[in-house]
Amino acid sequence: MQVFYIYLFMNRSSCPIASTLDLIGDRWTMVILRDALFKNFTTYGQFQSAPEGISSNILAARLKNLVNNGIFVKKGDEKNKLIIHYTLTNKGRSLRSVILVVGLWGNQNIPNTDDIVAKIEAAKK
Amino acid sequence: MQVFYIYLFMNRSSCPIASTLDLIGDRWTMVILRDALFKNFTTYGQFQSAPEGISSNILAARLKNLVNNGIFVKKGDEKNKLIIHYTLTNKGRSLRSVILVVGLWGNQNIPNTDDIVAKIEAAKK
DNA sequence: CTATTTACTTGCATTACACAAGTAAATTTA
DNA sequence: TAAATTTACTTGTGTAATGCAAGTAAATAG
Repeated sequence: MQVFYIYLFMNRSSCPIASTLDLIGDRWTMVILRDALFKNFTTYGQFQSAPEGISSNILAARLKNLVNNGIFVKKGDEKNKLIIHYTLTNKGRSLRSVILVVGLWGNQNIPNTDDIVAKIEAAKK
Repeated sequence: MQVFYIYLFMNRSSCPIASTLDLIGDRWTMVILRDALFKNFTTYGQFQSAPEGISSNILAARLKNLVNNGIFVKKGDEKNKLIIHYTLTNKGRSLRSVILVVGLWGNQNIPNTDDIVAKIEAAKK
């Protein structure tokens, strides 16, 4: 007997806000996206090095999810076969505006947070 | 012996994105904020009537959290003492831009979601 | 004065997450 | 070329968050 698996993404409702949160609204996904979008991180090791300290099983699960939902694509490194690059798709890159306003709100409303605009500029170099 | 309780909000890091998500980045908070911001909901019963179906204990916990963090203020109804209004503070209203981009992203990237701009216009009337 | 409404709380099952350790394959080092 | 290290994970176990159903207390409506 052959068994097939279907990846099923179920939204809570037809609301675009709730549906987006079903995709990225957990404790870690947007932190991973921050690193991909603003720090140009691509590897498992890089994502794990974030100061927030995501645990390895959760990171693996989130990356799998983001690949399944077309935010990342998995690519092997050209030189080193051990290294896998999680690179953003166009859909993934379109999340930049979302993560950015979240950061700007934090800057203006949560004391002692790092200046996000300065950090982005620094990361470009 | 007298016991004091201190409400302690601990950020994962000094990152404004991660810190904002510590505050509103769970499964339900932004859904509640959507209803407060775009549907002008204020009462427990209204929030519970959302199509996503938040359970009552979670709703109570989230509302308490949002009050503790200065997003809502609790006010008794003038006429009916049973009714409590959770009204947005200035800080709470400033989250409008955040929830809005989340919704716009959903509109553009998740199929079969309701048009958020149309919904907002409809709610104004 | 009984029924209903409103804003919750309580108890228990399930799911998600945290923490520590382990694994396999590729690569670097001695 | 054998041993150590790197990289991307997985596995196991405990704890915390969430989901679901039911219950409660005070105020109001009929």
